[in-house]
Amino acid sequence: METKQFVLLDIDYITKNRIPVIRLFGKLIEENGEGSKIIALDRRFKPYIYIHPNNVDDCIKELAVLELEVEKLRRKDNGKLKNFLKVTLKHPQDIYKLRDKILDLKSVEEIREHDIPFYRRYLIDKGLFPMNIVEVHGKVLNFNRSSSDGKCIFEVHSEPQNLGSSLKELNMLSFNIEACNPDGMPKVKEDPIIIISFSSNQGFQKVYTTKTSSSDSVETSPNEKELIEKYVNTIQSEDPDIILGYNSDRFDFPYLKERAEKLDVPLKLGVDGSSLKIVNNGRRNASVIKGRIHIDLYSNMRRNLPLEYHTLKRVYKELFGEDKLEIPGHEVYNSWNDDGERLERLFKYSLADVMAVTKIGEKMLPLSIELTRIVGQPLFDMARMGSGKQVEWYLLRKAFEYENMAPNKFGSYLRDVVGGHVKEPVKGLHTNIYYFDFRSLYPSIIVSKNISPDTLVEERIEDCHIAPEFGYKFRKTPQGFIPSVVGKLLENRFQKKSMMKESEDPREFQMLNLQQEALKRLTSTIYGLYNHSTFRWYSIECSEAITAWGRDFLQKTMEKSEEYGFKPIYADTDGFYAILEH
DNA sequence: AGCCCACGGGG
DNA sequence: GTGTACGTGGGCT
Repeated sequence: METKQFVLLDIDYITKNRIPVIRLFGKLIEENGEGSKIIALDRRFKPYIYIHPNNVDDCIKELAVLELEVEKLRRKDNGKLKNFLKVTLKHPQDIYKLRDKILDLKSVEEIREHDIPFYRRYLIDKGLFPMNIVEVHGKVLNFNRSSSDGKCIFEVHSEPQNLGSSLKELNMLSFNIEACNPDGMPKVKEDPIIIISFSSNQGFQKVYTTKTSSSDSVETSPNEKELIEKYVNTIQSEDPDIILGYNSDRFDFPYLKERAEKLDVPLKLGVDGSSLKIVNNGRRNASVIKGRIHIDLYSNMRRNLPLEYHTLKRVYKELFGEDKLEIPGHEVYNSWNDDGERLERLFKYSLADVMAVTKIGEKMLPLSIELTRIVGQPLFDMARMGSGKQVEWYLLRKAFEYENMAPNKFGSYLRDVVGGHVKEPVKGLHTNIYYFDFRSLYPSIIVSKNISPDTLVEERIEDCHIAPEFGYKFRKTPQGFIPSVVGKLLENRFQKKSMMKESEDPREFQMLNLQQEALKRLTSTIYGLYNHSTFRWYSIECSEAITAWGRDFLQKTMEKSEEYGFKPIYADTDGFYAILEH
């Protein structure tokens, strides 16, 4: 048995001899092979679903006919302990074949947790967190240390362990392609790729093109085919952990892929030697490179920078306060056909773009990485999820930890909730205005009023919180699932903040600040989700109760503020504005 | 007012 | 891939 420690970058599964094999993609951190990649294979994890039977024994008999492995267990479901059957399958795909068959059985009430992708289930059940250090024991199948892309293929023989955060810097490589057309956006069927530029956080910078240049950082390939081969070689030799682009899910990678196909260049970019894959990720495309984390910063910017628009230029200006060298799209074609000063400027522009991407990545990714370490889903996925989904995956992990059965997904119709309290603004130009923000108080309301789908009761019981206006009743004890998670998040954040006050090491301070920021995001997202029908713990009652208590507090706080000399001039759901009278 | 659809961003 | 999902603003009815 050998032991390997690595930063867990990504995870997926493949099928070998009809058996699912989990693949953990990592970057080794121990002395031998430090920095090189590892693919750890785990063949021992099996897919499963839960069945909620109306009669356990009948159900076991009925399932025996299907020759499935069945285990009895008890889980909390909506506040009550119930009997469940855990059915283990041979392959994740069996779910499709069996879901309906199982549902048809007379003894089966419903199927639970049947839509959790296999690799996510693995991360949750094994307590593993991507972007953390993971330790595995087992056997090296193949380790080519001498080759430049030396990577280790490893067979996992015992439970992998999560060892916590790594301070190791990851190798991030940004790229950017240029193509042009006299009449607007380049057309992939007609217009070749003319420039590909790279920039990494390790100081690597390069512009590859099919023309010649006087600049040192520009390298010429004789034709587009060899330019693309250069691209592939660069990715393999730089061996990045993270690949960054700007709108690369929608532009650079699809374009590159189609051009490469046309010219018959295999885009072998993956750590396992696999080609670039473009997959459907929800509504949009996502470009997948196995073993590396491709992040399209454009989506990150749209989500995290509240700007009127999100061009690279605008985002760069916002984050760094300076203008990036810019060539308007319609001038690219003429610049490319210039051969002199303007062509050199085009190379500079391409490099400026890709360097901007690296800088934005260095600034914005640490928070996403911190969220990944808390939520425990792959960074690739996290970068493509909204904050609501991130919270949901966090809750699914917590549900597993607390032995709570996760609710099934709800239908997808939306209902309107009564809005917040609005006080018409006092007309006039006000100065010396104070804003009282309540958003951060909603999580406290969830905890203090124990607002959760599993604490909501029909009849009035002795020990309950009653929501203003609606009269919804929530048990005071035991603590509900959502309040317990929110409570721990708040507590955890409070801890980080007090540690920040003690901290004297600026690096540690920075880490703590990121962690508390990530925790804040998760907590402040939760209350709004009660109102989303796509949320597994969706509850109109919880949603209305929170805002009702919020209005109540808002009203009372406004009254209270007047005792201190404030005069509220405008209020909405989340807070109010007041002027301080002297 | 409410519904449907297209857009964002990349060159 | 144990799929399936974003927010918004404009035009139209």
